[in-house]
Amino acid sequence: MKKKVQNRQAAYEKTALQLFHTLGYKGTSMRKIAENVGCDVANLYNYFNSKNDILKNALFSIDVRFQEGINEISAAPITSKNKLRRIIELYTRLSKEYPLHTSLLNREWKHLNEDDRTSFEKAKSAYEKKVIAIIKEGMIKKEFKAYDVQLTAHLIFSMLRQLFDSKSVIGRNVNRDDLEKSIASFIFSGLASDF
Amino acid sequence: MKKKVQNRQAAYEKTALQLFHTLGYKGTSMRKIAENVGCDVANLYNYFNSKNDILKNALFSIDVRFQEGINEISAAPITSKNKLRRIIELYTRLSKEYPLHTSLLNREWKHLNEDDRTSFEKAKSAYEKKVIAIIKEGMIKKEFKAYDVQLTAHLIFSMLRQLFDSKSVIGRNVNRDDLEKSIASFIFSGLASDF
DNA sequence: AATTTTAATCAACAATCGTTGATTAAATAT
DNA sequence: ATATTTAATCAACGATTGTTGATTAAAATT
Repeated sequence: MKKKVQNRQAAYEKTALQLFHTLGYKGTSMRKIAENVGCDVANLYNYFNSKNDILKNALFSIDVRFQEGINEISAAPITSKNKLRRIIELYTRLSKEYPLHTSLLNREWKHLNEDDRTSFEKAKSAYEKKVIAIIKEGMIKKEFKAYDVQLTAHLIFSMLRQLFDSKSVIGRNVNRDDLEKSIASFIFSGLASDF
Repeated sequence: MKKKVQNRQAAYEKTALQLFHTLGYKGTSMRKIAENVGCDVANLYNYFNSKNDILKNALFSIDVRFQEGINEISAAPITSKNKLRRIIELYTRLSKEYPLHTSLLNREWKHLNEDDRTSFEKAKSAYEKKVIAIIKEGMIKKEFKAYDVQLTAHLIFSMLRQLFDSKSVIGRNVNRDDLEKSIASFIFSGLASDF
């Protein structure tokens, strides 16, 4: 019965991530996780090596998906505008499918132990450079307006990184395609009415 | 020598808030604060009632400024677009002047003790309703495009609430007026080039 | 049915947490 | 100079933290 065991491990992890999301990593104790899954604390250590490992696994597994996404987008022979469209699609999709994982990417990675944090920061930095390169590329090609690149990237990151806790994104009956188009329209055309 | 004492208290608070910003509230111990200011742990309790109080004071003092700001803006006899402009100005100004305080508004308020958290949530909710009302008003008056209100508010909040940790905002020689105009232009007109 | 592997429980460890009371040093006021 | 308030130190408290080892129960494999 390998299946059930994996299910249980997955269920325990999900409970942990939900608590991380609600209380923060530092605000979540192993005892509180155990309490929520209905078992003894020590039993958790049959499933996870450490509290740090729970965070680490969740962080790196979602990070890999973002990396794969951005690498594919960067290499695609499409306009900068379409690249940004696909970045929006990437965030919307992953935020909807893995909200609890995505949530950790914003702040909780700081609580990784030193080695893990160092390698995470490296990947994070490389990832951000690729997104910024696309924005810069779009400005050079005059597809985008000539804003300050750092500011523009910061504003876009700010929006995309918070999608995971928007009911408009997480909600069950939200049409992802409509949602992506709305966000893209907002980012490309802005809020002001045309007349 | 009341002055020096206040200075010292202010310095201790600043150190605490810097640690809150870097390590998070839960990741910051009173002993770490003491270590960073160069005194014994117990001495901190001559200046602050509790760790929770440091967080509480910082949160409510910045929150009041946002409340006063939004109340004034809401009541002003100006267009919705100009109201939103002034909201942008509010965030830019307070994020630049009080980045460490503003930082706490996003996530750390969750660690307030129950009573303080309840009253904070109440104020937060009332505040958000006022911003949303302005966005809705702008849509009704056709000053803004007819996006989903909740989504629009979420995107705008996401951007404005992260301004505090942008070097484009915090940096010493950043012209705040130019910055506000860039952000307003981005929000109103979007990123896409016009031709 | 016997054996091995997996899952769960119990008790306890060393470390760290926020906080307090007693006490001494320094600064201020009388 | 003396008295009083403020600032800082020391030691310690009870609680909570992540984690471990020993042990028992359950499940899977042989």
